[in-house]
Amino acid sequence: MDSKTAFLIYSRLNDRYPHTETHFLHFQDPFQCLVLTILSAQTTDATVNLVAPSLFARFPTPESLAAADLEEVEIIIHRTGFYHAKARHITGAARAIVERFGGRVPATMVELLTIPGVGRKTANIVLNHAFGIDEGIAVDTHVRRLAQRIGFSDSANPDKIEQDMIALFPRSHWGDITYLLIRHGREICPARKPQCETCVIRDLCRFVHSEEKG
DNA sequence: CTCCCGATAT
DNA sequence: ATATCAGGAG
Repeated sequence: MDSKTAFLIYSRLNDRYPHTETHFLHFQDPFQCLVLTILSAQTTDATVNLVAPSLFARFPTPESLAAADLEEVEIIIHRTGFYHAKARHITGAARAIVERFGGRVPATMVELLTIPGVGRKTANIVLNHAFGIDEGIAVDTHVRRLAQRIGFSDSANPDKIEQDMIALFPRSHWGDITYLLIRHGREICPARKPQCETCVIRDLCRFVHSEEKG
């Protein structure tokens, strides 16, 4: 894969999915973005958006969530799955933000990675989505699957895929390509039964070529 | 590597 | 019934 092909793929997806950023998590500040992104692990954003209003009505600030009763949090976020671990993650994250970052979500990768429940994927999402900072590329299960199918990377390792894609796209596209690939992955290119017949990057995709050849 | 874990599509 | 979903911790 060369950067010209990568740019062509970006352009096609960008034309196909306008205003993609409005299709995801509903948050009002970096704190809410961080909490909802932690909750979105292995969970659709629609489910996360469902619990967000009651969660933030009850715990509107890092201070209130840091002092929250674990069981009360578990009940509110129950539908997002992994609720026991996630309740500990978001209350722990709130505590870290209050105790170590003055009540403000930090805006650097190294600081975000010290927060409970935050890995590279979550950190990249928060940096880009809440702060508009393109420090890396968030590689979730959709991005990983599409990067391998399309041919952005030959690796199955998310960190390696991120490095390969960073080399392939200009920094100004790092945030957008993530959302475009996630939306394309959901609507056209899921793990099972990808709809290659209606895919706008069909002619540029390694996966289609290998399928056609057998 | 396993575990966490409910909701949804197939 | 089974796979998968905007992953991360132990």
